[in-house]
Amino acid sequence: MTTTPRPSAPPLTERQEARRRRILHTAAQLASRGGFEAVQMREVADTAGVALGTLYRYFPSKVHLLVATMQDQLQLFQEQTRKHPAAGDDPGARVAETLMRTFRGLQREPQLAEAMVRALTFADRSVSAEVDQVSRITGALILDAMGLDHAPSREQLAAVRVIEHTWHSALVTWLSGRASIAQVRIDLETACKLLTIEG
Amino acid sequence: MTTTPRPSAPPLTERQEARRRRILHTAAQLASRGGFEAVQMREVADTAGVALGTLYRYFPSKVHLLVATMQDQLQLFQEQTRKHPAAGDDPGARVAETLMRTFRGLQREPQLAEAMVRALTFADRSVSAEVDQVSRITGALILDAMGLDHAPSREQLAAVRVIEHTWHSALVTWLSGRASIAQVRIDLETACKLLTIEG
DNA sequence: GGGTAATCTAGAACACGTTCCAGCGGGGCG
DNA sequence: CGCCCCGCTGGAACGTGTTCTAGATTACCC
Repeated sequence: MTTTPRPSAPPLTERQEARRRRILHTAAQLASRGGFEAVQMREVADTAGVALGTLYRYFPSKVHLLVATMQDQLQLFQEQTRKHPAAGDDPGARVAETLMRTFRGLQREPQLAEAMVRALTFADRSVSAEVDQVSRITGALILDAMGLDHAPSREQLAAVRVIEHTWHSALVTWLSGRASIAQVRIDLETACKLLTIEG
Repeated sequence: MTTTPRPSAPPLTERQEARRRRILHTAAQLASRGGFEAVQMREVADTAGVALGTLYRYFPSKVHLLVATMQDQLQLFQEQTRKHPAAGDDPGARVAETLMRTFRGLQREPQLAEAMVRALTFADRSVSAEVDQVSRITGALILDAMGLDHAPSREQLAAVRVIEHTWHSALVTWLSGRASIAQVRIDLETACKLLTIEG
C-alpha cells in the first residue's frame, strides 16, 4: 500500500530515477516560492537540468507533475503519521486531529499547497489514475487514524468518503481565502461526527 | 437574495446588459459543446459580437466568465426548486433529493458542468468574491430544502457546510470519471445524515 | 448641437503550456 | 569493435489566455 510508483511500466534506471527526483524536487521548490503559476515548465526543465522534451516524457503535463508532487508529499505525511499516530479514545477525534496535522503541514508551505491542490482539482480525466492514487493515500491516512481492529463497515466507509470530500473542499476554500483554519477545523470535526454515530 | 449582479458598480445600460447576456449565453453554448477547453476567449468574443478587449472588460478572465455562468445556471436551478420543492418529511432526505435533482440538471449538459466546475475549483483568490456568491446560492438551496420554520442552529449550519463540501467534491470526482452517479447519491445521503442527528 | 469622457473595436503583441524535429550519445547485441 | 535503438538535448514552432494601443463610437451634460 505504501509504494506504487509505476504499475505496469519498465523499471527506471538509476540515472532516470535521479532525473525524476530532480524534477519533482525542482517543482516543489518553485511551487513553494510562487505557487501554481510559478511552476513554469521551461524553468523546471532548466533548473532540473533536463531538456523540455524530457520533462514532458516523465510528466505529460504540468498537472501531472504537480499531482505527482502531491503524491510525494502525502506519502511523507503518511510516514510521519504512522510514526506518531494521534492519541485519544474517540476515533472521530483521532481522524480530525490527524487531518488537522496534515493541514498544518501543508500550511507550512502554503504556496506549495496551493499549487498541488489547484492541480489536483483542475485535473481532467487524463490524470484520473494519478488523482485516484492521491485519493487512496488520503483514505489510507484516515483509516489508519481510525485505528480499527477489524475491517471497516459499510457505514464507516461511507463516512470516510464524506470526510475525504470535506477535506478536499475545505482545503480549496482555505487556499482561496474563503475560510479560516478555525473554520476548516470545525468542518472536519463536523464531518468526523459521522464516524461515531450509528446511521 | 436573488439578484446581486454588481454590488457597488454603476448600473449597466440596456446595451451593456444585452452584451453581458450575449457573452454569458455564448460561453454556456460553447461549454455545452466541448467543455472548459472549448470556451476560447477569441471565439466567445467573436460569436457574442464584441471585441476581445470588451469581453475582458466584462469578465476579467476565463475563470471569471465561467464562474459567472455557474451563478447564472445555479439561479435557474434555485428558481426551479422553489417552484417544485422536494417532498418528504425528513429534512435530510429532502436536501439529498434537492441536490440530486440539481445534479441531474447538470448531468443533462455534462460538458457545461465540467467547464463550470473546473473553473470554480481552479479559481484563485482574485475570483473569491464570485466563488463565494456561488457558495451562497448553494447554501441557500440547501437551507430552502431543509424547510426550517426557525433560524438554523449552529449544528445545522455546520452540517450544511459539510454537505456543501461534499456536494462540490463529489461533483468533481464525478466529472473526472472517478465516481458514478450512484456513488454521488450515497455520498450526499451520508453527509445529509448530519442534519438529522444530534451531535 | 458640441464637447468631453468613457466605452468599444480591431488587431498586434506577449507569455507560457505543449508539440515537434534534427541530431547526438551511450548501452546492448552481433 | 561496429552497429543500432532508445532516450536525451537544444531549440523552433504553435495555440490560447491575456495585455496593450490607436482610433472609432457612444453616452451624457451643457
